[in-house]
Amino acid sequence: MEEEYIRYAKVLKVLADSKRLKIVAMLADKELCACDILEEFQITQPTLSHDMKLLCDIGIVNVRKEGKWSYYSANQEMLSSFNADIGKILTGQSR
Amino acid sequence: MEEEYIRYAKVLKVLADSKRLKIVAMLADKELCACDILEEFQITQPTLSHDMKLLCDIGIVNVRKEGKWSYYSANQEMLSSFNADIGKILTGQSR
DNA sequence: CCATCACATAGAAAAAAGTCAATGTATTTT
DNA sequence: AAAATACATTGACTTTTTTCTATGTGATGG
Repeated sequence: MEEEYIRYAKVLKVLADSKRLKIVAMLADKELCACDILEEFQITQPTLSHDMKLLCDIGIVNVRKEGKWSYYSANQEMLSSFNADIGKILTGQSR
Repeated sequence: MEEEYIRYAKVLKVLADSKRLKIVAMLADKELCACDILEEFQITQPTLSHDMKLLCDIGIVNVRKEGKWSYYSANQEMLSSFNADIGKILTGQSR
């Protein structure tokens, strides 16, 4: 389907950034608040906030607000299903 | 490794476009010349040429020149190894 | 040869993405 | 209650990406 490629491309576009990719890896095994993530990068807080929004918007990262903190975690189901889908395209099993 | 994320992000950036993604899928099972690919899209020839260069530069597509034609094919090994690598990151098996 | 075909390259314009300083909003701490 | 903390939002600026027109190059066909 044509629409599929557009949908996948949108997710890939968000993942196509070294720090966002690293963030996904960081969240793979544990939940982290924004301030923890921020420490790992040489970026300002608004930049991270923007990046986290992108990751959440495409559904591969979840947020949980607690007090003044935002805890982020990986959406495992989304990530593995996306991984499977993209794998089919790349290895020629999409048909 | 930090460099890994940069490398993967570069590949993802090239794949993060619906038409390039579709092109990879089209090349998965057969070799095609540029003119064949062009017919499938509403883009000009220079645009396709540019896209094919991006795909070749990151090594996931190969070119074979024959007379005035350029035949493109998927670099299966590259694609599957990249797919494996990115899969580890997305599903939290990168460590 | 001369025209045509397949493709690449150059340069320009427009759109999108990345990043920051400034500021706003809750919440928590003191 | 005042100050501080954690994060989001806004608006501006810069950089990157996308796509085009125009043109170049080499191979092919009449």
